[in-house]
Amino acid sequence: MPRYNPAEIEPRWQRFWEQNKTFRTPEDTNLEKYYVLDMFPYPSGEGLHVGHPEGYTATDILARFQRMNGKAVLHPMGFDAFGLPAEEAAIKRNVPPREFTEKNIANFKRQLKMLGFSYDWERQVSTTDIDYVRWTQWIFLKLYDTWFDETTGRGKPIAELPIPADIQNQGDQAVIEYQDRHRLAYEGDALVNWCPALGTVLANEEVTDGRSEQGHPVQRIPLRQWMLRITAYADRLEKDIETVDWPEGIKKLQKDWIGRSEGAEVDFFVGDNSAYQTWHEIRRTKGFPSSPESEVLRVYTTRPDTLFGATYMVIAPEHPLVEKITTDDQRLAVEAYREAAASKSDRERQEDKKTKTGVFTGSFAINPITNQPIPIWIADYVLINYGTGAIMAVPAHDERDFAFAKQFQLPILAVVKPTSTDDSVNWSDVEKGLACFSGEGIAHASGDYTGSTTENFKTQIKSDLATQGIGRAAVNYKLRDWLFSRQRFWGEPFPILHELDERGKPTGRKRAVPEDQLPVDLPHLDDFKPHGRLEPPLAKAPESWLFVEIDGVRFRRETNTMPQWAGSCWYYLRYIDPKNDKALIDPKLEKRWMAVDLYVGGAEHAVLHLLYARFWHKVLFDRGVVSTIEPFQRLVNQGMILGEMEFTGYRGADEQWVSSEQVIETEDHSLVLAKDRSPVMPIKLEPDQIEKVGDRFVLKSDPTIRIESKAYKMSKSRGNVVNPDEIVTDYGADSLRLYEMFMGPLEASKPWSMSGVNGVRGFLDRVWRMIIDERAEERVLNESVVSVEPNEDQLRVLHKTIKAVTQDIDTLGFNTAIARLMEFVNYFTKQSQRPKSIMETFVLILSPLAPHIAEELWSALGRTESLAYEPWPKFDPDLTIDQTIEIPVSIQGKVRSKITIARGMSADDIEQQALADIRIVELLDGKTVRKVIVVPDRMVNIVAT
RNA sequence: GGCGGUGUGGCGGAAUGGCAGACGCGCUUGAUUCAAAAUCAAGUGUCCAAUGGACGUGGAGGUUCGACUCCUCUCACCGCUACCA
Repeated sequence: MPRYNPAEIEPRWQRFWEQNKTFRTPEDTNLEKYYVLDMFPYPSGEGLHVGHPEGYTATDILARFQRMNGKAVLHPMGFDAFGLPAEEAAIKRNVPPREFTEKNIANFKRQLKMLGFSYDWERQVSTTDIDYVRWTQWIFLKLYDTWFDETTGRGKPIAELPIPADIQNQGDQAVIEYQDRHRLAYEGDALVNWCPALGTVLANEEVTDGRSEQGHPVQRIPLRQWMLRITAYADRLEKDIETVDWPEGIKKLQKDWIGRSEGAEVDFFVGDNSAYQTWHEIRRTKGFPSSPESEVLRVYTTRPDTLFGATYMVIAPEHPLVEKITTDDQRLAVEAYREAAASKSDRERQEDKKTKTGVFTGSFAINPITNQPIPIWIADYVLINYGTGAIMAVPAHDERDFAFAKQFQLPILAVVKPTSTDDSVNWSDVEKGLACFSGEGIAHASGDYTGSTTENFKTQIKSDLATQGIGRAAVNYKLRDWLFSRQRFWGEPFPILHELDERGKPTGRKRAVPEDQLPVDLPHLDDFKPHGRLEPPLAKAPESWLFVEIDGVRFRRETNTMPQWAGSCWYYLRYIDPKNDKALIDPKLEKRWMAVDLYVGGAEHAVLHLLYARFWHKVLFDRGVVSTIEPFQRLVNQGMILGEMEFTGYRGADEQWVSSEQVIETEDHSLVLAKDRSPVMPIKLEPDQIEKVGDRFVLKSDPTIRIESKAYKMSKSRGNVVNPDEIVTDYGADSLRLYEMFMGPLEASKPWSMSGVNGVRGFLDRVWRMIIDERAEERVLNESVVSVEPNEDQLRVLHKTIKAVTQDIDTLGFNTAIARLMEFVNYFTKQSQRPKSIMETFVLILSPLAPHIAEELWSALGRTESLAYEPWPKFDPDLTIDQTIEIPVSIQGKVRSKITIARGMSADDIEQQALADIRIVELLDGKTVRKVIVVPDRMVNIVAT
């Protein structure tokens, strides 16, 4: 075996690791633990993408590095296998989703093994495994059995929910309904995002711009749905994020998504003045009720200090009071508006934010602080599911209200004056109603409050409103409860039964499937396709599945299924105790391994998966299943890998080249010339047709024609997808691993380059030839590799390399670690004597990055065991520091000469030596030295005039 | 519109406020070869009157003895998000 041949070496070592169970998780509890986790993949039919191995290689390097540092490493892998895309693909191919999914998992697993990742495969979990589904359903039942106690901020068993006396008096049914209203998993009528094309409802988080992730339009319809009360945990989700080591950007995204705001709720009476007076009097004595009377509109505002400027009100078209307050002469217009709003998709509603629409209801409410009647409008710019679904409009100080007031000629009253230092807006324009000022400032025309700062005003009025019983301080969140049911087949069935009466009609009562009857498996269905109606496919299940009898009572199973997120919310726990059939996880093992020390995955999961998982984890914490408040201690997002850089030129209809800055993209994604909108054709160009002039690329044959150069996202349609199988076949797994790490910083997005892969393969070839005799028939050492004592230079190179590589791996700086290994090889291939001991140490520090070639060389150097548990080499600090060093001498900050000094030389000595340097003496001739700055061991700077 | 990120040679990228461009790709020249590939050696930011010098980290200012690095403003690209009162 003369030449480096990864095709032979790599499968052989993969087999060795598997047969010797090299990467089985150690049970020795004396070792320090290290839990390093990848975001598990969704096993698509396409197979692994080159983006996947980026994060996986990073975590694998850490896992191997920590094993060599003597830690007990838990490094598992699994599959997020439920979900819409698999089901869609299965329908298209007409195979059952489970069969399709299992085939994909097998393929993914083959590809992952081919890359030599050191996963403990005995711990593999798939969210679709029936053993796994059992515990996902078990957690759902925990959510169902939990209510959130606001006073302690904790989730508690529903049996501990205090039942108010008035409910108790209404009987059992009332108590059941009361409990159901407080569960973390509850059924509610929600305006849902119904996607006709997919035949399912989607979560708010799965809808962007009124479209599904696949781009299908989404409508809003009311439907009875399972919801999870994540909003109860909003406060803790927001606060506890400060305790974890995550990128600041991701923390901010989560905080913004939770969207906590502080403000006040204020009640506006709808009716005539005398009724208002009476109401006001009652409120003064009785205080602010938990829900308003039927003739009262409750609003939420973050700017109670602008109450004097509230000149009208707006309620959402779906607001329950619309019917009641609409006057007869406005009824037709209001009804028409409501219908139009309901049939509009979210996308249409948002299409033109600047143009506001709305209709007057005919009614007036009384501003409780000015006692003036103000008109009530309905408009779709007020959302029913935020705050109270109603606002007080302050057009002088809110951009949206301002636009609306302008549109419908409503009065604008300025009540906040910018401070004298604030020149963001012209006050006289604001006063005249010509401009809107949304900042903070000084109260104006606000009764006794005039002159207060916004901050003081807010505090004062909150307490004044509370005293009068017409308002109170309130906190709101943008976060909504999590819509948790899907009208699809390929997901976990809900372990919930709906009670039926003798005629087979639902009674409205439900019960949980008893724990010992879990899991509820999916039934076999010949036809699992969605049919476009709201009824889920599981409704077509055989009666034997659909109907259950317990203690003589008949039940119908819940036929919705859980969303894909369910399984990924807790998989990191199951890896710790994957075979446990008595419990979700053994508490002793949970304490041993949690939290995850390093979690690596794509930033696209910044809010959804990571927020949902944290929510479940907190519920499990409250219910005593886990001991940690946060699951993922440290999070790192790997960047996106883009396709190879592409050069694109454009040709017009007349076949003439067009410069790229004249080309624009239209709304329907076609390319046209900016000046006359005539179509142009993109032409892919080769690098040799292009040159760079200044900061732009132009056509070599015509430098006036500018060319676009860009790396695009990999996509099937663009045809720039790189397949890991091909890279492994052509270059080897170690080359792929090394290249992905060498491309640049882990967290940056960067373009693929095939010649770059070839480059790192060249490095591995050089590593091989440094140690192995390439011309021999058998695998023998290169004749330069000899058992001699290394000389000092060689030792210095070695120890500097160990130091740099150790630190770089520790800080995930893999690209620079590889650069240091390359420098080592460049040095030692020039050495005619390569001490064997040094070669051995080198192989060890190479091994986390390129494990197959490292094992092979380790064995060639005469070792019989795997190097996976060899101690990580230590460096001698003395050998990493040179005793004589060359430092620059600059004049006026510009380097003019270099001097060689002994390390640690005093500043005075260095200064003398610098000023004595021939070149410096020459340059200083005729000048006066004003100042000399000496940084010992680094540099000298002379200031002279 | 809002938030976040990134701008350094032909390309990917390196640089605790202290020699800008480590390392790799590409390219040039040479050795080897019948030839090519591979390998090895030397070189490779731009410009100029070349053993030297000027300029140079998107742009404009600033702080500093000294700025890719810190501050202010600005431009471009990428990603996420979008009427949240």
